[in-house]
Amino acid sequence: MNIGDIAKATGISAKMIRYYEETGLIRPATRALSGYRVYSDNDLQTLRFVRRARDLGFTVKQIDDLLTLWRDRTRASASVKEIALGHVAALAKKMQELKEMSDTLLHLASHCHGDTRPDCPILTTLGSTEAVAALPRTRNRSKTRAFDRVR
Amino acid sequence: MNIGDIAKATGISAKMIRYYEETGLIRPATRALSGYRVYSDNDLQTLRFVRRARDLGFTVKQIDDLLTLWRDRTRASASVKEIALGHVAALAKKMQELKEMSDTLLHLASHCHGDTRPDCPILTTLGSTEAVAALPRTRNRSKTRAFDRVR
DNA sequence: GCTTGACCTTCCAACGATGGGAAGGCGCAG
DNA sequence: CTGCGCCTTCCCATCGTTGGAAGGTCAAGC
Repeated sequence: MNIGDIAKATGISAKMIRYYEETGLIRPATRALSGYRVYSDNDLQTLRFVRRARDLGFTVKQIDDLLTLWRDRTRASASVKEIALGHVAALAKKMQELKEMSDTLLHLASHCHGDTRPDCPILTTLGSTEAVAALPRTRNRSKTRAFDRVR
Repeated sequence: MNIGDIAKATGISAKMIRYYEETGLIRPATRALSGYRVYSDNDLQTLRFVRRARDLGFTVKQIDDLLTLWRDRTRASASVKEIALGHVAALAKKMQELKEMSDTLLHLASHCHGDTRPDCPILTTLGSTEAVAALPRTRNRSKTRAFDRVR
C-alpha cells in the first residue's frame, strides 16, 4: 500500500503520516525501488490506533506513550488506565474553564439590550478600570495559551 | 510608564505587548528619546481590555473586533452581543466535543482492571481492526486541530 | 566618572499539529 | 510517448506565546 491508500484507510492525511514518521511517532516506512513509502497491514493498524487516540484528544506525545504501552505486552494495565484517567481529568479541567468563560459571557450578555443603542455592559465591563468580580480570574495564566482558545 | 510597568499592571508579558503592537491589535506606543516605549493610562486601559477578553477565550481577531466596537461610540449594542453570543456557542460546541471524548475514555477505563495484569480494553479497543461504535466519529476532522487538544 | 545590574531594544527560532504549494520523479493507461 | 495521478522532498504559513542572543539605556552605588 502506498501512502495515499493508507491515508484514505485511516483518515489521516498523507502529510501528517509523513510528519508522524519524521517526528518518530511511527517507524519509517519501508521504501519501494521508486522511493515510494510502502505500508503493511501492521502499519495500518498502528495508524488506526493513532487516529483514534487523536480523536480522543490525546497529544502526539501521549499517543507516543500509549503506543509504547500498546506494543509492550508485559505492561500493567494500570499504566494505561493512569494515562487515560489523567487525560479525563485534563478534559474536565478544560471544560470547567470553558464553562466559566461561557457563564461570564452569558451574564454580561443578559444585561445587554442587543438593539441599536450603543451602550453595552459587555464592553464597559471589559474596559472598566476596576477589577471585575464576575470575570474569571485565570490564575494560571501561564498555562492557558493560544491553542486553548476556541475558534 | 515603560513596557515592564504595563506588563506588570496588566498581566500581559512585555513580549506579547510588543507582538500585539506589531500585529496591529494595539496602536504603536510613543517612544522616549532612548527608544523605549512609553505608555499612557489610556494604553493601560486598552491593554486591560485585551487581557480580560483574552481570559474569556476570545481570539486576537475577535478582540480586535471588540476593540473597534469599544472605541466606536455609535455602534449598536447588538453587534457586541452577537459576537459574545457567537463565542458562547463556540464554547458550548467545544465543551460538547470534550465531553464526548471524556465519556468514551471513562467508558473504556471502566472496563480496565487497572492492576498489574497486562490486558487492557482501552488499548485493545484503540488498536482493534474493527471500527468501534463507542468512539466519537469526528466527522469534521478538518476542523479539529492541534490547538484543540488538551494538554 | 565608572561599574553593575535591571531594564529596554530588535531579530530570530521554537513550540504543536496541520495545510498549502512548488519542483521534480514514478507508474500506468491510452 | 504523452498525460494524468500519484509520489517525493523542501519550504512557508498558521496561532499565540515563550525563549534567547546581541546590544543600548538608565539609575544607583562606589
